[in-house]
Amino acid sequence: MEKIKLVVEGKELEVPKGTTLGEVFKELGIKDAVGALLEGELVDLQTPLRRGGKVKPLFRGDEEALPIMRHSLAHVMAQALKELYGPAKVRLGVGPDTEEGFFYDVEVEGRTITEEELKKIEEKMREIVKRDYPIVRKELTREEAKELFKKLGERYKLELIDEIPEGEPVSVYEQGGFVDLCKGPHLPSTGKAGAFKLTAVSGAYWKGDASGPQLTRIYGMAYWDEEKLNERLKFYEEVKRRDHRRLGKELEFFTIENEVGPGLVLWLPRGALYRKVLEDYLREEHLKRGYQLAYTPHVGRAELWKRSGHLEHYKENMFPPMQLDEEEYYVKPMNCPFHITIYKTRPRSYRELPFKLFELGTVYRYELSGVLHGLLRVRGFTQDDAHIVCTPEQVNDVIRETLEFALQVLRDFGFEEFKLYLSTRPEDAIGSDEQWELSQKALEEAVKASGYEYEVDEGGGAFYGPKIDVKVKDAIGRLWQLSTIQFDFNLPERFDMTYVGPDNKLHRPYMIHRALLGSIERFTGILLEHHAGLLPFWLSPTQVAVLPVADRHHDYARRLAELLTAEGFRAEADLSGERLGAKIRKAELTKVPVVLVVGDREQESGTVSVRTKKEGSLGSMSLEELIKYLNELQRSRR
RNA sequence: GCCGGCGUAGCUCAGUCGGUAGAGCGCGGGCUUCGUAAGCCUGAGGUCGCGGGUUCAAGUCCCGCCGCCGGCUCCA
Repeated sequence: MEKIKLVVEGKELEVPKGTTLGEVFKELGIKDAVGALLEGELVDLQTPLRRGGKVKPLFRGDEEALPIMRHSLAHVMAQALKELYGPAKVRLGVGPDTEEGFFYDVEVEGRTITEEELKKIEEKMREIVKRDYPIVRKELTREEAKELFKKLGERYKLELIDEIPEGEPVSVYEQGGFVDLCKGPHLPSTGKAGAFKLTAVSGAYWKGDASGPQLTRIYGMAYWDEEKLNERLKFYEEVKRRDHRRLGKELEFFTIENEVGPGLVLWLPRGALYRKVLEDYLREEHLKRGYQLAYTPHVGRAELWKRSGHLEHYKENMFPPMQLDEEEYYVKPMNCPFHITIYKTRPRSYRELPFKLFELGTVYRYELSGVLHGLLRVRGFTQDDAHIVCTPEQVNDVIRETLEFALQVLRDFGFEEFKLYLSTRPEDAIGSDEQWELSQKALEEAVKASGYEYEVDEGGGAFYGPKIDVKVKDAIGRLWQLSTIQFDFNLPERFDMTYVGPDNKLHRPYMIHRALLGSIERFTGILLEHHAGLLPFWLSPTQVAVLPVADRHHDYARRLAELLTAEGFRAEADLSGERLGAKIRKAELTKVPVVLVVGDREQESGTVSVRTKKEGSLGSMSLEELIKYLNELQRSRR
């Protein structure tokens, strides 16, 4: 009998090949293990060992064992469904563990599962957990397995069996009479499961194929203990609380109306004021860095989009054409062809490179109706778009400067944590080796110089060039992709872009697309969620609310608001007849960062009583102190 | 686009078994002049998403469409 060597908790031992870890642990007196890491790979206790190595037993509560437990819960759920709806009526698809729990794709004959039923299913699951069925692994031959699942009417499982590579064992796990095709790993018994909750149902295509059958996906969340589960559930409540669609309504920032069209955003006055501040800032920052501004139309001739290649590669994302004077026109999905046309209005010398053109360009893209989502996924949006045309020699500096610019802008909006992604040459790429090498090197150097964590997505670039993506981490730990810096070797060719070099000859320039915030709409959604609606002082539509205590203080309040407006702040006096408490409540709910209360005391002494949304009451200040304080808030962008 | 859920006043929502539409907030008017998160009274406001059907009668039941929400798929 072949032997294999194991090292368990420092102890070395030899066992016959095919022994299970369950047997090994029993021998060693290791109790209550739910799984193990064998050379770093997650394994269960019931699978015969085929190789030796270092073994780390895992117990309930171990982070590393979560996938085992979640996967087993998926089986428990499948069993619960079979018990509830009848074994012959329930056909199983796949049921893996996920980041937070598990799901199972199922088909229940003659009915659809609704959210209301989740409780019932959950109860049945708890029952099965309580019954503490041992989970037994069996290896079958392909034929045996096929016969078994044919008998069970599990046609999806039959398909899966066919996909198991030759030479790999076909295994099933059985618990309390319920058998499922599965390669594991699984808990020793159902009773070892942790805390869980079924959270949602949705449709999911079998094998992700939209033309194939659609199954019902039932989601569950699972952690070892109730506390952690509740913490995660709370997190989702927090996500809900920060939902920009709710905040956007409350703060009167934007609306999306059926009558106007799905995915088309109307900016309300308060949102428009915020957006004006943001746009002014962007234009300023671009001008400071040598960008030039442009405005381009919303539509262009089909000819243009043909030349750019959009009609060839991007048509399904474009609004359908419109006919005008015998010509077809398309609404623009991107700004590049216009910017390139601007570049080409006259011959360009190497002396004016890098040529950097910036536009807050509004583009329209056809998005499937099902993916539209508040401001985060829309059909019409404004990009903070720029195209940089430069010589090969300038590529390094340009990229480094652009990445620094992007990060500085994101920091100004209150983001502090970034993760960079470098995507390199894919299989079917255009462009020369030289172009790819030069570009990728520039991107990599810039990413390294930034000092932030980065990942390389080998082969993940577009066919026309490599890129850097910047993701930000928001206040509750979610990652959002914002900035993109993308080389394009395609359009300079298609549009025959050139510049005259020092040698008096024509050369092909490098071109880079880049957006810092991406889309103003999407960015606003993310920003609102990041700050939970409480925008930094410099971005708030109303920065200061002046609240008179009684009617006799109205004049003083009005004069104060005028004074602050003259100082460049966005200030409003609340002259409604409400009581102070109600006015404060209103200011709080609309998330005005600074509130000034003025009554007899303040009016007499020419002061204000300051209350901020973030820090509460700051006591009274003279007007000089107040303006100094506000200027500091403005300057620090806090 | 697909699956499931949902659509009632500006907003959040209630509306039983099919019997003719309601609350709170907000908005208008009046009173109150008030010191750090809701003062009191009063009024206006609805083609119950749209269209069709069943019925003596439809917010309620059925069908189609539109939109929203959660996913799936898509995102050169």
